[in-house]
Amino acid sequence: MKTNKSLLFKGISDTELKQLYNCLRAHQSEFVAGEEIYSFGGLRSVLGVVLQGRVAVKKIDRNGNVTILDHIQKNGVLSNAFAFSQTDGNYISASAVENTKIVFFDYNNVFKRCQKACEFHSIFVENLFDIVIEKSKTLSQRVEILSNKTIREKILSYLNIALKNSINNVVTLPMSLTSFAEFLCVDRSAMMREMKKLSQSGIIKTDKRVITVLKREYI
Amino acid sequence: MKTNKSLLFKGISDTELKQLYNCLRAHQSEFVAGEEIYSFGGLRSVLGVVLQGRVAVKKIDRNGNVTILDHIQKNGVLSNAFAFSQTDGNYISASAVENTKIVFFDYNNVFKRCQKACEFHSIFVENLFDIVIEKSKTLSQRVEILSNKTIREKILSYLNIALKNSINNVVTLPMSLTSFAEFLCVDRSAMMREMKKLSQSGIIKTDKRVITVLKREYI
DNA sequence: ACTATATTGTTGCAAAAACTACAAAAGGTG
DNA sequence: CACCTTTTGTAGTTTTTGCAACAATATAGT
Repeated sequence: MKTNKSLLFKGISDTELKQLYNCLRAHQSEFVAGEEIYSFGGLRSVLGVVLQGRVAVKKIDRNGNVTILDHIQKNGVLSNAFAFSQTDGNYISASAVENTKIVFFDYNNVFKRCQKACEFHSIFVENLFDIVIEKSKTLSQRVEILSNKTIREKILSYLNIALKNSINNVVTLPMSLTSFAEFLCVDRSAMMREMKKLSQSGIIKTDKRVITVLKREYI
Repeated sequence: MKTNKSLLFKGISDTELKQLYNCLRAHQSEFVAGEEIYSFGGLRSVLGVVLQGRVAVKKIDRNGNVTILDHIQKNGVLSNAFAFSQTDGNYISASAVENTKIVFFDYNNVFKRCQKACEFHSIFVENLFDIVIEKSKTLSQRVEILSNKTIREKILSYLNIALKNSINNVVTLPMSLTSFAEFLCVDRSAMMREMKKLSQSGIIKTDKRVITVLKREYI
């Protein structure tokens, strides 16, 4: 199994990894772009980690409106343990954005120490813990962005978070403007209008999905 | 130390707990209602678990508008590892809603196995893991609620989640209607108006903070 | 290179929400 | 009980947003 190492396996050698996969009853699946992650909705207590590619969790309502609930990158966690609840009128789908590799394990096996009491098992648990904490962090930021009442504030909140660990004042959106609107849970045209206003006020400068923040004190 | 046991210490005896507190360098703090959790914003890599009481994480913007970002109940986790980011214009505050006990530990000590290699240490890690997973779940639900564009949909989404594990069709809000509006990140008066409409349509029936869902197929 | 498809950019209009303000009811406290 | 504070309930007005529709680019596939 060749793959550039996931954070999940940091500090675990390839030999150990093979053993670990065995004692955790892990299985790896591959999905082509657009394919739905069937294992996600179905089974209980499944924990999946994206090794390669990207997964989008979307909500499609009665009227066909799409909202992006989550964007799971490499090393991201996928689990019905903290999944979105399917409502009657809405359909929630997890699907591969590009070709994606996911490793699934049964949540119950993660903490059961195997007979050999392999020491890398605890390293694995720590890594998994880090990933879940990271997921919480991302979700918290998402809530913070969505908690704003106006589109303008949502955009600025996003930019603010994106600039947190950045030296320059340039944010390149990791998605299309269409997807960005879905991510902010707002209408695309209304968002475009708001970005135009921000540009006209001289607070930002936009070129497609590259946003330069000119007046950082405003965000 | 007398306290009704937190999920965090499930399967760990009181004697073991004392030992664990020691090897994790844990310290417990108490806060009176309204008091701010000073340890929260300050230190790095702190992990806190609410043993008793409740904590509200609020965002106060330039104009003094309050939005509830998070509501941490008993067993909930408090951590700057996945905290909300403080923006220039906004002030983020974690404060005790009622008298609250919190146990803090250094995140770095959690995974370091103590010399005695106490077995309950791994039980503790598993418990902590469950709590963090639970937090992710709550945050995901929050995102799902906030992802709705209209107030009406936000309310219905909330009710839907609240009714998931319920036998009857009654939801009693665990907070005032004022706080509920802050939780949904909408204007209170607009929310009241929307609830009135829902009542008039015969979809729900309200009496203060007790909401009875009459037509479950609508939510 | 051509064609189909997705993305970006823009507008008018209708709908929804925020803001403001006020009154009534409920709850807590000395 | 009387007072103060919070919560609940309501309405008018303004602002923001969503919706629909369309044109102009850009991108990908054959």
